[in-house]
Amino acid sequence: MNVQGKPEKARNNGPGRRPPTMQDVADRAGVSIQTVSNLVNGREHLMAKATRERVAQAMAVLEYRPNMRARGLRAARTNEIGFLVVDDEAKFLADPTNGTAMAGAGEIIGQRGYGLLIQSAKLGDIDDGLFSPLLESRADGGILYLSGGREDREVYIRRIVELGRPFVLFGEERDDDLPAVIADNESGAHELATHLIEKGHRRIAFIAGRAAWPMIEQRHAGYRRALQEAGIEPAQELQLFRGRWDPIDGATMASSLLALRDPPTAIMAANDLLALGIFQAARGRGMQIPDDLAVTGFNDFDFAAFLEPSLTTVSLPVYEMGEAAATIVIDQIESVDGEAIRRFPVEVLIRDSA
Amino acid sequence: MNVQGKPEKARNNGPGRRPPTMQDVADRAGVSIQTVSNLVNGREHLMAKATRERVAQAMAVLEYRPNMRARGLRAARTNEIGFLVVDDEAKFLADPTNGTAMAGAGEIIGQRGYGLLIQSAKLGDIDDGLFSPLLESRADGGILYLSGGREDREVYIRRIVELGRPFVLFGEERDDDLPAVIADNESGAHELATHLIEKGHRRIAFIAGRAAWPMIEQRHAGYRRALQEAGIEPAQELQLFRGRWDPIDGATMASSLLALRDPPTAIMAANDLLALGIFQAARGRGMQIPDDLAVTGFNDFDFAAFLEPSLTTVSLPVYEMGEAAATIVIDQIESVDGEAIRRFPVEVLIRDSA
DNA sequence: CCCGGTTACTTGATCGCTATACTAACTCTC
DNA sequence: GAGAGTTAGTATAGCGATCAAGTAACCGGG
Repeated sequence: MNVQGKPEKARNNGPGRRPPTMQDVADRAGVSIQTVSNLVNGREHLMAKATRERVAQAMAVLEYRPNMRARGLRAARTNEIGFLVVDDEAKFLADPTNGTAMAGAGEIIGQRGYGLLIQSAKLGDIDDGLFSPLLESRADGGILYLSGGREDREVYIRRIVELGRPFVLFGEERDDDLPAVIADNESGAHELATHLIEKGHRRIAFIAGRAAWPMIEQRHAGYRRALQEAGIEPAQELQLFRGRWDPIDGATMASSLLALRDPPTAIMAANDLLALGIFQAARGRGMQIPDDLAVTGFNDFDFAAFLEPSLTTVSLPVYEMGEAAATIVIDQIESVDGEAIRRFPVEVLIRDSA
Repeated sequence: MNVQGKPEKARNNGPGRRPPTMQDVADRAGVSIQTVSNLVNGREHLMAKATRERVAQAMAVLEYRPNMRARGLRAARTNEIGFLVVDDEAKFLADPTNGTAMAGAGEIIGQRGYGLLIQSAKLGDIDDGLFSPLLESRADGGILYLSGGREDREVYIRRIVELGRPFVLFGEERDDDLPAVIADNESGAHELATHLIEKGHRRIAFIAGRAAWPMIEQRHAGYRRALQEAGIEPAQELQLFRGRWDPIDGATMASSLLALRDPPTAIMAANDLLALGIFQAARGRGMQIPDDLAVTGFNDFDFAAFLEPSLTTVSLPVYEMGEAAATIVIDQIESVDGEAIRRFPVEVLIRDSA
C-alpha cells in the first residue's frame, strides 16, 4: 500500500481544517485574545464569572488546545524534559532497569504537565547531538544518564554543566555538588560480599562488563571494602571486566575463573544477566549452586526470583529514582526549593544462590 | 543542598547569556537573516561561496543552534515524533521488548533529524492526555502502541484516526488499511504448537495474562489453528487468561492446569515471563522439563536461552519493527512514498524446553 | 544598448501565543 | 467628592524563525 495513495492520504490528513487558535476562541466568546490566554493559564481571577464561562464554553465547542510551540517561543519554555542517554551500543532501553527509571521519570513529568523527550547517543559520539534538546530549545531541562564507561564521560558532564540549564545526573554523584540521583550501590555490594564472607567464602570473585561506569565501580568498591574489612586481600585474578554485559560474557568469565588453579567458591556478578551466564557455566561443569559455587547478581531483574536456585541479588528503587530525577529537574526549572541530590538505599535480597 | 542556593543556582543557570539567534549570526556575517536561514536549511546554492563561508564561520563562532520552537511555529512542524503508549499499568518501558522497539524507533527518528517524544497513558484513561503531543502541536506524527486489552482500545484508535495526522499502529493490523507494523505472531504460535504436536503432545495448554490485545490474540489463534489442523479440539479448560503477566501468574496458572484430572503434557505461554513461572511450578511438583511437561514461551527475552532447560520460544524482530514504525510515520510526514503496512516474520527457536 | 534571465541577496508579513502596559469603570475611604 | 485601590478587561509588541515577494547587479544575445 502506498502512503501517497489518495484514499489513505485523505484519511490520515483528516478534515483539513486547521486547529483553532486562541483568536478563534476569543472571537467566538466576544473577548480579547488575552482574556482567553488568562483562562488557559489559570488566571481565572482576572475575569468575571460570566466571561469565564463564555470563554470556557467557546473553548469546549471549538475543542481548543494551546499550541505549545507558540507558547514555548514566547514564554521561552517548552514544558518538555529531555532524558539524555549515553551508552555503549544504544541498548539502553532494552534494559528493563533503565526502562523502569524512565517510566518513573515519565510519570512525574506527566503529572507536572511536562512531556518526556528522549535523546540517546552512543558513547564516543561527542558531537552535540545528545544535547540537542537543550541546545535547540526543545526541552527546558535534562536528565543525563551516562551508562557505559570511558574517559570521555567527563566531556559530556562538562558540556551539560556549561549549557547552563537545569539538569540532573542519573546514577552518579560528583564531588562538586551537581544535582544527582544515586543509589547506594557501594553498600549493597558490601552487604552482599559480607554475606558471602559470613557463609565462609574466602575466594570471592567479582565480574563485570568491560566498561564500568561509576555505578558499577561502586559495586566493585563495596566488594573490595568488604573483603578488606575481613582481612582478605582481593586477588587480582578474581576481578574480571570483560565483554558487553551479556549472559554469554558472564559464562565466559565464570569459565575462566573456574579453570583457575585456585578457583573462587563464590562469584559476585555486577548485574543479573552476567549471573545468568555464571549459572550456565556452573551447570556445564556439573557444579551445584550454591553448594559448589555461590552466585550473586545485581539489579533484581524479573527472572532473578524464578531461577533455580533463585538468585541472591540487590534491588534498586529505579522507578523512584526516575521520579526523583524528574522532580529535581522540574523543581529547578520552576525554581521550587528541593533537594538537589537524592540518595536511595538499596535492598539486598538473600535468596538461594548464595 | 538547596537548588535555590546561590552558588548552585549560578552554576546551573550558567553564564546567563541568551543563546544566539539567527539575527546575531546575520549581523556578524553582514548578511540578512534570510540568508542565514537558507544556509541552515541546506539551500546553499542560493548564495555565493564566499558568503556561505562567512555565514558558516559566524555560526561556528557563535555556536549557533536553530531554535526549534520558533521554526516549528512558523513552519508548522516540530520535527518531533510522538511514541504514544497505552498499557494496563504503565509498565510498558519495564518490558525489554517494548524498550527495544522504542530504541529502534529512536534510532531512525534520530537519523532522520527528528526527536522522540514519549507519552504514556494507563488503559482506561480516555481523556486526551495520550494524544497531547499531537493535539498541542508538539509532535508531527505518532506511533500508537496499545498494549493491554479492553473494549476501549477502539476509542483510542478512532481518536487517532480523527486527529488527521500521520500515525502508525504498532503491533496490530486493522481491516481498514491503517498504517501499521506487525509481526506474524499467528504463524509463530502455529509453528510452535505444530512442533509440540509432532512431538506427540495432544493435551496442550495455552496461558496468557488477563488482558489480551491483538498481538496476544494472534498467538492464541495460531495455537488453536494448529490444534484444529491436527484434529485436536482445544479443550476449554486448557486455555487460561489470568493475572498480569507476572511469572507468578504463570506459576499459578500452571499449578491449576497440572492439578486437572487430565493435565496437559505441554503448556504454551503467551510470553517468556509466564513460562518462567511454569518452570517454577513444574519444579515445585518435581516434574522434569521437557520430559514430564513441555513448555514454550514467546518473545525470547534475554534469559530464555539461559534457563535450565533453555526455553523454546519465538523471537520477534522488535528493533526492526520500531525502525519500520518510525520510517512509516516520517515518510508520511515528509510525503515520501513507502509501504504503510509492514509485516515482519518471526523466528521460532526450538531449544530444550519443548 | 535594451531586454529577459539568472544570481545573490533583502524586505516584510506572519505563525500562535504571552508579557507588559494601558484603559475604563466601579468601590472604598477620609 | 477627590484620590487611591480594585476589578475587568483591551492593546501592542514581540519571541525566532520561515515564506513569499521583492530588488539590485550582472550577463549574454540580438
